[in-house]
Amino acid sequence: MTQSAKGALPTITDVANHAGVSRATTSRALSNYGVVNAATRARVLESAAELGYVPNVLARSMRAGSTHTLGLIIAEVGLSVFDLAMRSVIESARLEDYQVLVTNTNEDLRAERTSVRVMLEKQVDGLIVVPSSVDELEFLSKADLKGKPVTLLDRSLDSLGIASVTADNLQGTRDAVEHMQALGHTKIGLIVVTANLSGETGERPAGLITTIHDRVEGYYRAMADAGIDIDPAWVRYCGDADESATQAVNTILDAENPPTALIASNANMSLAVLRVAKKRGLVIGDDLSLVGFDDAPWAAVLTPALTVVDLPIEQMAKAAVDNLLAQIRNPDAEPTSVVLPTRLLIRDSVRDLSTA
Amino acid sequence: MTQSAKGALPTITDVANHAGVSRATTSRALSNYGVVNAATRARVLESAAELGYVPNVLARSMRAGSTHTLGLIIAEVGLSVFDLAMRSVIESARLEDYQVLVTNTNEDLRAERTSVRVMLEKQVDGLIVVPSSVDELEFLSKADLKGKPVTLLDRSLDSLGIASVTADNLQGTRDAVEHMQALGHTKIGLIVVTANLSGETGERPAGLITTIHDRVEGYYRAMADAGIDIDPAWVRYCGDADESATQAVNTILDAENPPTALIASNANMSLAVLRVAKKRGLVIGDDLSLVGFDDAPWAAVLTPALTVVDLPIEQMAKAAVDNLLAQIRNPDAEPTSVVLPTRLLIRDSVRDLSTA
DNA sequence: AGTTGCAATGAGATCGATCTCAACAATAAG
DNA sequence: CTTATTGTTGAGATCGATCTCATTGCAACT
Repeated sequence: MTQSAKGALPTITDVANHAGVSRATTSRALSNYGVVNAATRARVLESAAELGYVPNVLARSMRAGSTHTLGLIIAEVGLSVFDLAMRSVIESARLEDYQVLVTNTNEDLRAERTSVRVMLEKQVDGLIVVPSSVDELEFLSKADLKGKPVTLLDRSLDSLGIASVTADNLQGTRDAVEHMQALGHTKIGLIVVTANLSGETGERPAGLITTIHDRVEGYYRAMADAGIDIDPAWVRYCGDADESATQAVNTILDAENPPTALIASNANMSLAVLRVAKKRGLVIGDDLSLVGFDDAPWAAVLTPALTVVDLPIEQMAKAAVDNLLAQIRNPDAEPTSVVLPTRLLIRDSVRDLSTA
Repeated sequence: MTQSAKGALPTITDVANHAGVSRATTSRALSNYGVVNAATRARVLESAAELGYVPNVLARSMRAGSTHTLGLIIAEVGLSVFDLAMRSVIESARLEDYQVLVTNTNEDLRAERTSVRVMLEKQVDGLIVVPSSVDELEFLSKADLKGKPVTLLDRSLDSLGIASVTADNLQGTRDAVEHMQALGHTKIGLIVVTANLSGETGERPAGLITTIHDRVEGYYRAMADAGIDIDPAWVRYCGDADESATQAVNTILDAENPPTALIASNANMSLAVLRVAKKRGLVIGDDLSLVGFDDAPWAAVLTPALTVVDLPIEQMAKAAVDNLLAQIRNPDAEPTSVVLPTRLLIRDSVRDLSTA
């Protein structure tokens, strides 16, 4: 039999036999490495084409010790930012000739762990991770990763010396607060999302992921810098379930001295504010001002169009891929952290109180 | 040296040496296949744990001829439906213990081709594809796929005998039209998106992807069944660029006898209608009625909330994975086509003309 | 004691490609 | 005519795990 079992893909041995040369020569001809007689090469290429030969990259990878595959683990899910991040990472990797093995784990820490393990077993060359929490990340330590490089996306974790790409959320919230202040607002509220919180609370929970932590921190600092005393009732923390968020917004609006403007710490929180406002008959940009995070495709279409702090997701994803590839190509280099600027997109959801 | 080169992952040979048994026995102990003495197994497991052994699935796959990896190729991009589809496929696969290698190709046919090739080279066990076009799909033929099974998602292609999972778009549009008619509308327009069209036109282009084709077809049939003569000016075809869509909506609204209600053939078209309406000062659900496709997270939050034909994306994705796995597990079975029902989510964007 | 049966293990082939090294032929140089 | 050089090729090892098959040791039975 010229070719192995029926239905099986032709191997390099089949091509070699068909062309009447050895496997070694065939390999040289196909991979364009080493010297091969021009006529021989032509014959081999012809045989390969005729048999419909498709190289088995698994075998090559095993020999080479590299798979040209990256692992992408996204813990949080259901937000357009992360969908976009996922796509952008895949696209950026493709342009560098890397494929991406993707897992999303919906904030299940155990799934996150096993995902890392599965990816290591599949011999990815490196990992891009958006973890659900900053605690208990020891499974991303050097030892547990068997030396494979990681880059965190939209999260940082300086303590472990892990590379990361984030946006400047601190400045982002600052911009939002200052924009509101410039339009005459002083009573500015903040609604903060945080995983694994079922209800809502005014207490700042420990272990906020860095992204959210920085947004909260930026708020407090900007308010302090402006000399505004924050009424504790203006700030609420809630889980990411719709009801939890809705309730938090209600609590804020029911306060004795409610804020005139709200900052929503992510797109889901913006939606929650919009939902509550709609239900209460409050007109955004008039009765209640709002600045959101993440420029989702619908933000500009709302009436009024939503002012948002936009994150450069695509650039972040590309930076993460570049960062990871840099680590892969130069394993001895120190992991680096990249922080990209956010951009305040001013639209119509913050009312100008100064002219009123 | 007990262990191979520094930095390299320990192999089964390392574990075998450490435990003082052969590779064969180690393999048996670790994979729980075949008989091994209980004490020996314990010793092997202990050694594996001590060395931090992570199996090299590449090697196993090469031997087994199966990688437990599916390929997902999504041509269209930038719509929340496909983001959700991507996530759902990954999630469904994970529950079946399969990983997913993802590519998105942004409607570039060449990229689509090379993606298929790359996935075959990486020895995926099967492919789920959302192609950008129904023409020129010969690269998805049995021969070109080397016998690997495929399932099309949100597209069908009965001519080639390829398995597929789609939604009942025909009935979906029908439901939309009938809903509008029930509320007194007869002048119903349709705005259709189609790839690689730069401007907009009233002519029905050839080679519409099945999804869109069925939506158009459903519209014509429902109108015919209701005995309504369609003014050609009510139907416009456009590309998926924002300007192209915007222009198409404008053309429809500028018609001599403009429709009172519009059906948008996908979420981007809905956004286009909303944009134009906003610019013209038309209030949706009052001056102009609208039904969209795909229940994006923002649809319900709009004022008025958008009535949409909802596709069961998550079920479709799961069905696609199931369908593909069925083909993988039973290669001789005939490829099947699955059609899932859509659901009309009635909200407030269609005005009731009958009471006016 | 001799034979059979069974449990436990190891030696070696195998998957498909790559890479090292040696072999060989043809040509050039001495 | 011999030796060195260059160009071209093939044999065989290798990557890491699995699987087949043969071997060993020990207990049980006649």
